Amino acid sequence: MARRRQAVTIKHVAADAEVSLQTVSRVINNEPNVRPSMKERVQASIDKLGYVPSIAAQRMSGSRSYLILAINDRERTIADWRTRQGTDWVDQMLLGGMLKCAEHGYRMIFELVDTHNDHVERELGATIAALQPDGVILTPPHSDNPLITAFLARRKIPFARIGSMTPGPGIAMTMDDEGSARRATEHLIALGHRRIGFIAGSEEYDLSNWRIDGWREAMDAAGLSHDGLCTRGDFSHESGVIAANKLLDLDPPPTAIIASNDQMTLAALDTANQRGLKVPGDLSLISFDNTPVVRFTDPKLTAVDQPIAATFSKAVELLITNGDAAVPHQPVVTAGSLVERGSTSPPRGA
Amino acid sequence: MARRRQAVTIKHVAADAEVSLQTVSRVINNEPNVRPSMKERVQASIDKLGYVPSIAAQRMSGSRSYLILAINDRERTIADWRTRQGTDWVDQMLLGGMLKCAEHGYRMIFELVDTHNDHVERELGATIAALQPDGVILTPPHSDNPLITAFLARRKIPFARIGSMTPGPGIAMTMDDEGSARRATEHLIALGHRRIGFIAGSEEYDLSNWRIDGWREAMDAAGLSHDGLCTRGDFSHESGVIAANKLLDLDPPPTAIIASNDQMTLAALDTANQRGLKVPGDLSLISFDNTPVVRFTDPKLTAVDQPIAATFSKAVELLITNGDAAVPHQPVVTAGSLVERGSTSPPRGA
DNA sequence: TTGAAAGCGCTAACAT
DNA sequence: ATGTTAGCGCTTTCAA
Repeated sequence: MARRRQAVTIKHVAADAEVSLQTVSRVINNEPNVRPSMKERVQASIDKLGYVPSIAAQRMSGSRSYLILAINDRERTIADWRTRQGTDWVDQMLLGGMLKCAEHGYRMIFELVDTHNDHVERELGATIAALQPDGVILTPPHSDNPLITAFLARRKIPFARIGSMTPGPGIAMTMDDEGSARRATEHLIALGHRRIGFIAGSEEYDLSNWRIDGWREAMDAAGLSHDGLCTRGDFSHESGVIAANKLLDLDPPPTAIIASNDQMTLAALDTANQRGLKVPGDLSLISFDNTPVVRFTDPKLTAVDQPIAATFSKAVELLITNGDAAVPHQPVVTAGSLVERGSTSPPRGA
Repeated sequence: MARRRQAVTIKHVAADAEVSLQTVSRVINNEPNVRPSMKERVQASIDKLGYVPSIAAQRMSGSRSYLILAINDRERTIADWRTRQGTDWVDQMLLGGMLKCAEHGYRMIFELVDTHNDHVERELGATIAALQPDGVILTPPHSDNPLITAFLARRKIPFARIGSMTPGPGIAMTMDDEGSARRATEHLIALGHRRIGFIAGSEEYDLSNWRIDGWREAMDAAGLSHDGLCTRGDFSHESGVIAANKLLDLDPPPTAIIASNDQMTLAALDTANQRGLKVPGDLSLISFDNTPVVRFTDPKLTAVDQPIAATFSKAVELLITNGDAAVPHQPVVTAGSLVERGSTSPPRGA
């Protein structure tokens, strides 16, 4: 491996502009105490030579690394990739996060970390030590892992916790799961549904319970019973089939079901079809996530769209600009929206 | 922004183990000339202190950066993300690339570059200067952009060109587009089809033409005419509709169509449905890419699976290990496979 | 407003 | 087999 050096360094620029290294550094970093004429001269040399500072060198001398690290759950992410279920969480994360980073001259780098590991701290510590990011974005289920949050707090690394409302260090951010579930439920109630089932997600994720809360609130507000109408899955298709069967075995069965992600909703759709139930005629369905596949089913699914890109964009923004300012103490919420498609209609006879 | 330093450095380890920096460095890098007992002692201190070398510092002192840079087309990638068509190219790339990188203690960084920009060189140069990657992976349409390949060659940065067969610097890698198209065509011929239409992709991608070649070879080998049976789209749904209509207006129309990606195949499916044609009864369809959505259509699409993850995995492997060894001069090919689903059957009356 | 000097954490090159 | 020295490219002191 050939020893590789920077093609054009700050020294070349300094020599070309006939100034000191320090002056060039000041121009690069937009620091005060540089006369406009000087600044112009240096900038001209920079442009002429096509100089770009080395992140490594910048980092070495104690400044920022211009790196934002996004952490996802290893097991889950790899499983999603392997099975190709069409989950585009990572893509939406990149869309929001990378582009916002780029706007600020930052880079987003993305790592998989195993939460169910006793060595999370060590694993994360290694990544942090190697990369020295200026900020970290945690996603569920890491967002509420005390091992991780405490570690980052101790190291004084700014971080955002996506899908977390817990007070504590770091910026808590949510997509208003409770509100989305409430609005989805209200939508069904407005269509005339009285018995609305809910398939919750895995307890490992706090947002699973927030969604139940939203559904329950809407049911309560409308004076509807929710006895036995909530059942729990684990976000897998398989668990969705079990949950849907359980709900449809009820007497009377629900006329509508909200499921906490697309896989489980697709499972409910399959189950309904197998039982000879027409969607939406006999059963209305609302999904969570709005991944691409929900537009390719028959009927297309009405779904809660999660503002993943917007949330990551906001997270990056806060991490980068909040160096000085105070961290918001209330959770930062970016609300989702309900996308109406073909899987919802008034119930039979309404 | 607080001045952040490495928590535990090579110095701490050296002090703890009571050896010189250099010895620690040797242990880290698995270099020779360290007695096993010494190595053990140092390793114990490393583990005890939880030391992890800083990439920035390693890079600074002239060694590797342990970074592999993957480049995708900015416009296309962002459009895919925004429209949420279900393309999981990026995910599969990450699956293959990141995991293989991790195996070797490397990291994959992923950037968007605008090919249609006169300043590609500058844009890429900036990224390279900032990151100093040990290797670069190019994807279409960058893989054959002479501005880019020449730049990397000049800078002596090892790189792989995915979807390229052109001789020249860098490692050419393909997914055997020609063979896949040939096999897909042969499959249809074996089913009894004689008139098989082909919807090609944009000319900007060399692989579009390789796929045409494969189709044509199979048609020729079976003694079938391909006059007028090949039309070109640009990978968009819209262009697929136009192309499908053009083919189905033929007299006699084809009994089967192969389209060069999933979007165009879905367009062909829509078009067939609109014309009252049953798939696969009246028209068989084979798709390229095998993204998640093809399993959610009715019928599910028979598709050519592109070994994206495997190809990136291989690319990373070659880039990391080929520091010394010679770069393969033949294109490295990883063949795709045909996944049979419900959109293919013998033609009516066969 | 500008410049000079010191050092960040690590490795290559050169001792020993 | 181990240690010492001199940077890598940049920013942070501190001085002028």
